[in-house]
Amino acid sequence: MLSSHFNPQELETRWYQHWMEKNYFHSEPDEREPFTIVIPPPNVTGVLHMGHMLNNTIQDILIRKARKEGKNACWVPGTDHASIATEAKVVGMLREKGIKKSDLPREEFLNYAWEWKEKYGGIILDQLKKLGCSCDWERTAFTMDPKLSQAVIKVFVDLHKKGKLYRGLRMTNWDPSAKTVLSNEEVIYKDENSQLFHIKYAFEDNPAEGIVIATQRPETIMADVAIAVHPDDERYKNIVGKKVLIPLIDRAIPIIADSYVDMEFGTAALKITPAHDQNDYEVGQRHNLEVIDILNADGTLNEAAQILVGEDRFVARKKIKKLLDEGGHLVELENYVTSIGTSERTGAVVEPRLTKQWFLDMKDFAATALKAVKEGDVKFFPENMWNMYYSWLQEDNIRDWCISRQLWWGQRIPCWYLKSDESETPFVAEGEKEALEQIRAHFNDNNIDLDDLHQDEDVVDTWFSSWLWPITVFNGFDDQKELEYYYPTNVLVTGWDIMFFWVARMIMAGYEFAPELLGENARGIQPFKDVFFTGMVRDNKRRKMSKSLGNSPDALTLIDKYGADGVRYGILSCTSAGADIIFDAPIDPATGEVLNESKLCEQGSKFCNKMWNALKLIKGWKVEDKEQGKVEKLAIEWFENRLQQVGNQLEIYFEEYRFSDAILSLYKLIWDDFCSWYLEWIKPEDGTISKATLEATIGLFEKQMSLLHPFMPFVTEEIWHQLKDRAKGEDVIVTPFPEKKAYDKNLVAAIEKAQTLVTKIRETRASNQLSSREPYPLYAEKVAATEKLFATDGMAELVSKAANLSNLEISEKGEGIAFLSGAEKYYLGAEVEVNVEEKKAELEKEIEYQKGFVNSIEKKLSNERFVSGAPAQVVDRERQKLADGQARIKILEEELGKL
RNA sequence: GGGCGCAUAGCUCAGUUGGUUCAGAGCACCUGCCUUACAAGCAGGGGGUCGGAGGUUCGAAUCCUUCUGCGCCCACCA
Repeated sequence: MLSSHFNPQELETRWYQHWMEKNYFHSEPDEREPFTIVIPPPNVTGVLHMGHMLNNTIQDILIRKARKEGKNACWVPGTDHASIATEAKVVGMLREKGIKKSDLPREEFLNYAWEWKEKYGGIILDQLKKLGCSCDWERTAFTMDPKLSQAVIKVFVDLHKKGKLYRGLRMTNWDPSAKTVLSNEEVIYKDENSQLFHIKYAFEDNPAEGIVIATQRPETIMADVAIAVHPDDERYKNIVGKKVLIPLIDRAIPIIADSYVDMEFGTAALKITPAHDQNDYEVGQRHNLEVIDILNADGTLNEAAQILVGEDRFVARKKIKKLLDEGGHLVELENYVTSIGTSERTGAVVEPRLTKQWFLDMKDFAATALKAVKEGDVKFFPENMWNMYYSWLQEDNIRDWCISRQLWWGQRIPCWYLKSDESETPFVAEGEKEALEQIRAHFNDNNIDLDDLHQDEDVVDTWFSSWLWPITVFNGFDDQKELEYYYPTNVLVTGWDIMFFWVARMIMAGYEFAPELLGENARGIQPFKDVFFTGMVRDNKRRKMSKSLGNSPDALTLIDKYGADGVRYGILSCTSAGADIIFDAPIDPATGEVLNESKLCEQGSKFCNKMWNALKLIKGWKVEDKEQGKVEKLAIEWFENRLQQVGNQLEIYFEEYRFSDAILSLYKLIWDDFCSWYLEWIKPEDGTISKATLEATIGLFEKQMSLLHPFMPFVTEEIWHQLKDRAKGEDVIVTPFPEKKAYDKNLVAAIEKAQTLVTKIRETRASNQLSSREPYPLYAEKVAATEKLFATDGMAELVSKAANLSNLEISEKGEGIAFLSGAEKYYLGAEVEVNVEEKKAELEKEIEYQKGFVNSIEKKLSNERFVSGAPAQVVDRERQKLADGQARIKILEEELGKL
């Protein structure tokens, strides 16, 4: 006995377990064609959010489809160690315990971090299981697994050997919260309301006079080493070379001339602070100026500042404002909107800082990555993502990748230095022993010991390990057997926001290492053939859904409420490639909190319920030894063809990654065509049905479940099994799709015509307040189109059943309520009181409209350039439309005449 | 400052080389139905001069120009 409502929770667990037991998700290389996807590894500390739901649902659809097509489908799951984010969390956790990171040795800190990872690391993967993701869990990888880390080290050494990695002192982006350097891509610029401080610096030799500069950062004046003006600036020409005193600390600095200064901006005089600004640093280099760094790693002022020592930079700004004002140095305050760099991970305002870091030379990499997409070896969906890609990678824009991070959680840089070597000559090697050899050889001293060396304290950027992901998950750097089979992967599904962080860099790594690893055995060297970029999931106010904004519904609560299939449906139906996704999750106006509700997911769960009820209907029928009726025969034939049509269309949607169109077409097929039309047609009065019809219906239902399975795996598997007894292993997850073949367009069109007629009859009933339960006769006017329609065996019965007719007759004339379906006239044989005036007005209005319609077509057809210029097909269509229109007018006028 | 994209029904969006059923879908709304699978449902309905203006064409939501309003990416101007 089936429950009255579809109940997803229990069966989702049951089916997932069943699939796992059958090992359907696991893949081993064999003779079949592989279909590979590597998951964009979520942060190990992360929890499932709407963005994950979206791209993992899509990946699951693709992988399930491939599996059903008989390919060797392999979806590799895993997580990313996310150094900054994870380290920040562990530091926070320790702080709560009263432990400072700086008090811990590296080893001990890492033990805590691993403990943390073991405890929370698997959460997001378990959540993916709830969503139904059919990942090969035996292959679950982690970017800090020993083999993956080993590969990072190898790659580091290799790139160093090739001369693509170098260490240097550069102006870098410093995150004072995480206390590490960041790559350019990790800096997010935001507009902020700020103030421009106009500050007067007095001349050393004439303290009464001075020069006014403009700055946003008054707290850095103690690090000033010069004032710069434009060499052509007449206002300042005669004071270049003079010295001025820095306010408050009275250190003398020169006025210099440099064409970098913009004569139009501010006061056209610029303070030069090489330690705390990229441009100032460059100016300083040109003029051989000193670098005075007044900031500590955590953003507080150091001794060099002389005043406000120990204060945070933003506190210092407030305080120095007061000091400058009191000292009479502050001339003006101007409101100003400025773009300010913040850390992608911690949100802290990034500080330009001069540090020694490791960089990867990007020139060749960028060119290769650009070419791969340009030449179509890697295809982007949607195509226009190329623009963004290009703008970042083009030669004069790309900058070297800063890959070192001042963190502990991650792969430690395989570089050793001789402790006594003040110039810090780096020795890059896979291990300390190899490094020792190099160092002994270099310094020509065999007495040097391991104790005399020290390893670089830093780790590499997380992305320097994840850029190898499509290779390392198959242990490609150790043993190429699996790589040969699975690489290149078929498609990457990810958000465009990590195009630079990850997508571009994976392409670079693929082209750099796959040829070396695979040689002639490579089926391709690109890491993936297609990239499907999903949009960002936003709320109904178009804000990006994020944990910090609190505007994202809780993924698991949604799954609890609507079922995994319902949520999958909901998220898919608002997905279009590349475009942002407005996921409507209403917000409680009273509390401002997001309600874990979604209309679209609700629609998805109702859809499940609908299918469930169709199942109940079919299962309630008893087979009786009786002949199959005409209606059933025709309905079955029609639905087979209609199903074929949708199946073919689905194939096109898949090729173009149009998931919302795909699921909507299945929704309509099942709800409208199958439930509303087909089942109503074959539904018996007495609950008994012929064997042939029941079997055909089950077969049709099966096929629909098969087509829908990749999108909504649980409900389809359940119904598939409820429909009939299955042999062991006969699960829809591994059942091939229905065969693709041509369908009968004429039959589909004919039924559509019949459906239009049925709707017209219902409409006529409704507008005349006639009960839908009362059978009435229908008279069809004898015209060619009508005769043709009803020549199909069973068509009259089909229409009669759907429209509840007592009789359907084609005759020269009929009586009752006249109406039009297409250009054909029908009469519904019912007596109604007719309001003549109303009816007249209605007809006149309709005639007028039809005449306008006919006029416009006549005009078109009398235009010779149209008749000669347009394709014959189009002209024929217009002629048909004209004839239909004229026929309609004739009928309407006859009706009018009768009144 | 450079570049990309979007604007179609109250809302979210389709509309694939200009031409059938080109002005559509879902939700929302209105009307009538507790018809034995489903009220988480059934049957029907109203609603848009396709952002504005010009142009190309026999024909424009679709191509071009321009304006307006949004969104995004990139870029070292205090």
